[in-house]
Amino acid sequence: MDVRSSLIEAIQKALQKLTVDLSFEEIHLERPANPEHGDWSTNVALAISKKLNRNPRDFASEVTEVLIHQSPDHMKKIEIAGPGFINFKLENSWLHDVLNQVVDAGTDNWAKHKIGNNKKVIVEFVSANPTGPLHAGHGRGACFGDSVARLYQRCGYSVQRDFYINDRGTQMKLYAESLAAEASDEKIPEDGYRGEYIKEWAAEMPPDVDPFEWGYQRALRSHREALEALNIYFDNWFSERSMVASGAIEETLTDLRSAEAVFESDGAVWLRSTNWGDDKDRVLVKSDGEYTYLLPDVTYHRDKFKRADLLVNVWGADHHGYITRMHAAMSALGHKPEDLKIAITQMVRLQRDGQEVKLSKRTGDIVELAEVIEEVGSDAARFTYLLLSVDSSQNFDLELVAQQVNENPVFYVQYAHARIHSIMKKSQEAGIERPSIAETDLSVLNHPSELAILRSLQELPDMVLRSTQEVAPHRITNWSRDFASLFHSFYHDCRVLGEDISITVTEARLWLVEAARVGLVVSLDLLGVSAPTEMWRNEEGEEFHG
RNA sequence: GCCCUCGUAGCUCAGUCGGAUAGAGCGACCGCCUCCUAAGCGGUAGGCCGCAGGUUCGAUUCCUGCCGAGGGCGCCA
Repeated sequence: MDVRSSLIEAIQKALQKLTVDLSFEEIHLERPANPEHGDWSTNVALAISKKLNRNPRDFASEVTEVLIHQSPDHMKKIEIAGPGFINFKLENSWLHDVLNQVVDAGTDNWAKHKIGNNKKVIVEFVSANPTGPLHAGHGRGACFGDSVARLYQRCGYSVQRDFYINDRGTQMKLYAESLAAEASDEKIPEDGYRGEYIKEWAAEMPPDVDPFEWGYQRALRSHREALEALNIYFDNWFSERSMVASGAIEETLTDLRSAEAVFESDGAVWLRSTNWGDDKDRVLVKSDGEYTYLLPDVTYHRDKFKRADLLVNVWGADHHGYITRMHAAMSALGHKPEDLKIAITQMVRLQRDGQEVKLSKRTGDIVELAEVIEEVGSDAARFTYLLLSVDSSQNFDLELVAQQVNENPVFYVQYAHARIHSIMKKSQEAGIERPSIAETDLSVLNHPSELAILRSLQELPDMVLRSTQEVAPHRITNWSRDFASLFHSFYHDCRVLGEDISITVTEARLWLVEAARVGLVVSLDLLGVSAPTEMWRNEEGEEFHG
């Protein structure tokens, strides 16, 4: 059993002994920021004394009294502090247990959870219209969505990645007309597409093809290539048209009708979304008989609920207004709104050397995602996109992110991993045979830098769980950066190999290094960033080979 | 006007499911390579956590109002 659970159990027992009714109380155990407050701390006395109408410090001392007699594992000291916190100071052996657990679990199982219980989740992201290339903003949603999918996988869910394609409707028609016009040197329609890519693609288009179909495939290929450059692969490319052909859209309408969630007015069919908190009702079928964007999308979500228990959508900030109506439609169809989680990603502003970049150097048009990846590389692009909370708008500086310098945290983290491999390689070259961890004396690991690494590794499972629940992979990015920092300090403070290092210490530190490797590999994998085993800087300090 | 997100160090941003002395990177300044990769490490300086109220033992965190920035408010997608 891990320390956290055994401490919680001990506290529960103590409270029971004091005949406190625990049924409503969750034991809150935390790792205090200040080391003087011990390794673990609880505020139960503060929380409960209020209900019991007692003095918190008096109550805390009663609880402490009982706890001391139970003497939980690794316990060194129990103290009351501040207004009534109970602080636990543990022997370092608790962290040596963590080391054992990390090594035992390895990269496949550390920070893995079973809470998903193989429940099916569909993460839908990007879903850009097939009317032109992906741009830098799509990159954020792409990296975010893929990382969220990885997080759900690590929490024991069965995950599918969906890309919804709006392959019919007004925009597609306009796009096809624009391509055709450009190809035959005619005037592009008023609301048509005009980017530089239209010229390029029109030039590629063979003369005797249907511009609609050809343009559709061309755009899809472009999307797929850009995403593959980021190492992102979808399980389903879900076509809007297929739902017309299958009759699914009409079925959805029928279901909504029988749920009495629609009405007709002015020759159009409306969703009564105001029943579910929307500020106005929404049109599903226009008076000209054409579907709005909403109805096929509702149908698509209906389909997803047939395939999965939980849906996660990643939408751009320009779609936030659709959350309420989509939840309304799902409620009307009998689904629980909380089973459709919608994450909104705020804007990305591209910059170069602090100046906003509106247009591509190459095409003079909007900067394509493919260009961003080409300029900065997949690892740096992913790490950078995942560095911030998606609730914040992002300034993405191409100049900075492309630089292989210390401003760039992705290399800082990867370098920690490269250093680990360097140590392992050196130890092999020195002919050191690491004994099994059971035969290794871990009690020599008492340097603050060594213990800090173990504390951080202990936190990773919680971090993974929280990142998943909050749909917030940037927490993992930040953890990996902090963890790399701890490793670099350790690297500086504690030599693993050397004539003046005893073999006992070397062996124990080699296992510590192995555990650190597990932490880095797990976190980088959740971000979709590679973990190079070597990184060398060239003479100019601008290139790296890994 | 209504809705969403943001406002924290000079800059870019974490932290916020109420907790003890608010953090990191960059930039500035001062140090550290006879040593497993200096893409590294250590230190100093830098804060009315937008403003004003409220809730309570305790608020950067929750609530209300205001100010500022961005985005959205179509029988477009």
